[in-house]
Amino acid sequence: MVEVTRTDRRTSNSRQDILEAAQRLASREGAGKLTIEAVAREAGLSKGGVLYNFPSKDLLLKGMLDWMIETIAPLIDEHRDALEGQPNRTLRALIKASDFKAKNIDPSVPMAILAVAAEDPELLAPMRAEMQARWQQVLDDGTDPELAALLWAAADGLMFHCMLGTGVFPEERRTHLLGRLDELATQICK
Amino acid sequence: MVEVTRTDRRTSNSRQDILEAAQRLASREGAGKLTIEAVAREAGLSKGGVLYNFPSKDLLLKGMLDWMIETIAPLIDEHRDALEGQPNRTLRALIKASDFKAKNIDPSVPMAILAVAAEDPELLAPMRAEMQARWQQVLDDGTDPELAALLWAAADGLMFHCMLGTGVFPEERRTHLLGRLDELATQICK
DNA sequence: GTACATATACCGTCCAAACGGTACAGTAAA
DNA sequence: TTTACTGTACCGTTTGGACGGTATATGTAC
Repeated sequence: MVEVTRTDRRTSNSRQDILEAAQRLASREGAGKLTIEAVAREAGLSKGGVLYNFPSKDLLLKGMLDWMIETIAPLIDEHRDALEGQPNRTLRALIKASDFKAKNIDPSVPMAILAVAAEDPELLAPMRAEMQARWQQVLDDGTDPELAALLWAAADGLMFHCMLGTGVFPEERRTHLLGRLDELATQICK
Repeated sequence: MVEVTRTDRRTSNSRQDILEAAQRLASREGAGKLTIEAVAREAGLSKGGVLYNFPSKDLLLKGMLDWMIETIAPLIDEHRDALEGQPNRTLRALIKASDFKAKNIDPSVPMAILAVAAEDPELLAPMRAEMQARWQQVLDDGTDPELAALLWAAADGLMFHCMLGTGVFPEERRTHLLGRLDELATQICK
């Protein structure tokens, strides 16, 4: 009797659909155009339907950010596990994980960051926490903290430029650039 | 005769005031809170006054972006000129110019990027053009294009994290990190 | 200098549309 | 019947923007 409802929620995955629709919309039209009605239209249901799953816009945005974290974190861990024993495994995992195309992840996923930042910058707190924890892992790998921070920043810079379409390199070559970044990360020594 | 008393109004450039108020607001409250009324309040005039100077919100945002470019471009050129004859002068100038604190430039200036992206990503076109032109200069300096792109991305990654407050390094050390980045840029060889 | 005309820079008010959110009736399945 | 959800109708507020008015500066003619 206790655990029944779980399966019901799984049968219809409206929550996922809504979150994905929101990402797509933010990525295509801009974070400012992300209204509840527009999300509903994009997800193929009514405004009431969206508000049933996410009782307020803030909760929808929080949901977007949480989902982004939950999507990316295991991806990072996976790469990190595969690099066990090798130097700078966490940093290298962060770099590898930011190549979304390689893992068939919607490239608009990290747009949640900009959408959330536009609505209320304080909602980014969970992401800050996640990044700090990850940074501790990077440090624990024993490396030059400054170089590591710079390489991480490079990966994120590429990601932001990819999101905004302001990159100076053609999009197709981002994977290759990340490969180069990975080489650098491998070579860092304390 | 006395022609100066009210001349303050004429002399004081409201356009600048409005643009600066908009940057401050976007930086403090988030890009989504950037409404014409709020900008007017922050700039100390009425909504009508803002709309007189910028006939539509899109034009205001375009104004913010243009002003950002006009503020930063000469700064880059200045650094670039100072590095004449040295390797990778353009890339190094880009890195140095992204340290706003050093030049007493309001750190909220690049928030225009996020504000514009939130309203309509296509408005970023002028920035894309500016960056492509700058990239050509970097290439003309004769360097490893991929490494150069990565170092530039690192500088921008630090900037974005600074804007969003999601950086993993304390803000005070950004200057130092940029110095380290400058060292790397100096060492790149073809 | 006075009178009048025009331009500039801005204010205050108003409005239709869009917004986030509520209320509730309905449905389909378990 | 309960649970999980959809869809419509609606409300109060906010939004971008239009518009007419106003104080001041400037130009021109007397």
